[in-house]
Amino acid sequence: MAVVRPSELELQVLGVLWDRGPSSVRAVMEAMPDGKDRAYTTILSVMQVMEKKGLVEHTQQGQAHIYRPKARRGEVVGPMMKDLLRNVFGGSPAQALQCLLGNAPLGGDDLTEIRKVIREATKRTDNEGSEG
Amino acid sequence: MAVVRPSELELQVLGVLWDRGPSSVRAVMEAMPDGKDRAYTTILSVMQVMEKKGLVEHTQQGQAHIYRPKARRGEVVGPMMKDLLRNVFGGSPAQALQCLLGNAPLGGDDLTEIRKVIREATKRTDNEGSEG
DNA sequence: TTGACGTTACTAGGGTTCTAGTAGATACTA
DNA sequence: TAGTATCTACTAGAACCCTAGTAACGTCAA
Repeated sequence: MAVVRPSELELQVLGVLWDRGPSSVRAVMEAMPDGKDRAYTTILSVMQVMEKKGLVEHTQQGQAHIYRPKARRGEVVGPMMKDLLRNVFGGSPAQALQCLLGNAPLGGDDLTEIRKVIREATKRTDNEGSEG
Repeated sequence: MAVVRPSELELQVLGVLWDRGPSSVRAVMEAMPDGKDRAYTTILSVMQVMEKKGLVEHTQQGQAHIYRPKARRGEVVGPMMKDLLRNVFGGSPAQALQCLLGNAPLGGDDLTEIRKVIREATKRTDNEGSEG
């Protein structure tokens, strides 16, 4: 079963939940990464719709509802990345990376991290080459 | 002046125009990367809306209109990448890269290309570090 | 001249997204 | 008990997205 594609705003909500773990509506509202001012009920509505779509679920805690994501980051963002790659970069990961790095303020730690990711991807590719 | 954010479908159209250069409506329709079947007038409508938004422009050629993008790939996709990074990956480029590579079928050439991009990003970061 | 074909212009409708108000429930306080 | 504050449920509306039909125009062939 394919995971539902979230809208922009829904993605932001998921981003908050992935980063901070299970949260109340108010906590999500205050942590929205775009910093835009919205009514409490706006975020509430969005999250209720998300629950109907199966993107999040909630448990009661006192008065408030505590929401948690129902899918992992990769499950949701993976297909989006795939589409982006195909639709915008003609399927070239290098071109996508260039765009990504060109728009990210990179610290020294980031590059160390990135090199590690590349090394692991290299290993993976080598294995596929000999196994499959 | 910020470039208009295109919708999913508009982004696909732009992708075709960036890859193939100026194209007729029919050519775009046949090259849509998602391969979905749509009426000719559907693509036509989308492209007419895009022109109103300033995403593309056209010139006459015989009967047909030839459309070309009004913004470069980077100008449009850059801000999108920035948002994605901030909204979904908590601002971590390494995490984004991991997701990107995990969802791209990588050939040997790709990795060579990618390493080159990384080397250049490294240089850039080093310079920023010493220059301010 | 008529008909077929390909093109654009105009119009429309269903669905989704984002927004937020109002009402009602619950809990705490004076 | 009355008032305040916080929460959810429900409702609604404007804007946008995607879809495509219909009409009108130009071209070419019979």
